[in-house]
Amino acid sequence: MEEVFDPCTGVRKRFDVSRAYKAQKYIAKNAVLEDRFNQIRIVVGLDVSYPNWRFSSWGIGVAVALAYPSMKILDCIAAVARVCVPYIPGLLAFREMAVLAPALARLQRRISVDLIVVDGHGIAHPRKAGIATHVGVVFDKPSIGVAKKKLYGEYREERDELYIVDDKQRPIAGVLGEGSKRIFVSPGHRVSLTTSIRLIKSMLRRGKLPEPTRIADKITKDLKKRITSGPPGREVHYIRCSGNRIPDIFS
DNA sequence: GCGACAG
DNA sequence: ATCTTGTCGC
Repeated sequence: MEEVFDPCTGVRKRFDVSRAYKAQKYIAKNAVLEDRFNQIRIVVGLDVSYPNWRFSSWGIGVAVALAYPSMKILDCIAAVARVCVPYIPGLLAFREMAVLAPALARLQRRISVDLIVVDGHGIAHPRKAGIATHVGVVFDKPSIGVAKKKLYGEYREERDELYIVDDKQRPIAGVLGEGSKRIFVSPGHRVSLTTSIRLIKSMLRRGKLPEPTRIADKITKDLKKRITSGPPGREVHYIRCSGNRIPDIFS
């Protein structure tokens, strides 16, 4: 039991790790690792940032929709909400879903989402239930995880390509880029590993990250700079934006 | 016990 | 993830 203190409400909550594990077991059991999607026209990038994280407070979750394969920004929703779950390796989803779910749910009411690219791992996870798989199964949408660091598995070279394999030597992620530009691509839900790698490669433009994650990361950090007027309170606040520019807060 | 450990 | 200036390298 991880004790969590909410500095705003003063409430002591507890995060039950063993229950989270059970939830992940369910998530993994329901994950589909085959290509089950129609033509991809719209891809959504998901990311979260934490202003004033020292005081354990709130997070900004961004869901930005891009046209595929042009990668033009179509729409964007950001959610600002209190995040009370601590970061525990392997349980990232339980911390970030608090802001990602509201943002994604709201975006889905405005646009038809074909694929979700999440900042973190998919099945390249100790229980095969990383945040990308978590989001994919909960929303029952094709999803792929793109992470900057390895969480689980071992490196293995196959046919001149680098992969991450699980304890049974099964490939669970593709490794793209060299040195500090290395990224880990793993299937989340309704997409195979081979297709995940192919799709992410097709979304690389500038920098080491694919456009959905790069754009979502930029927006989330731009918003953070503009929100210095204190905590938002109890409920979730939404930030709506569209067009290929940085969103206006509360517009 | 020791090392590893997404964001 | 976040706090941060200048700076080494392609």
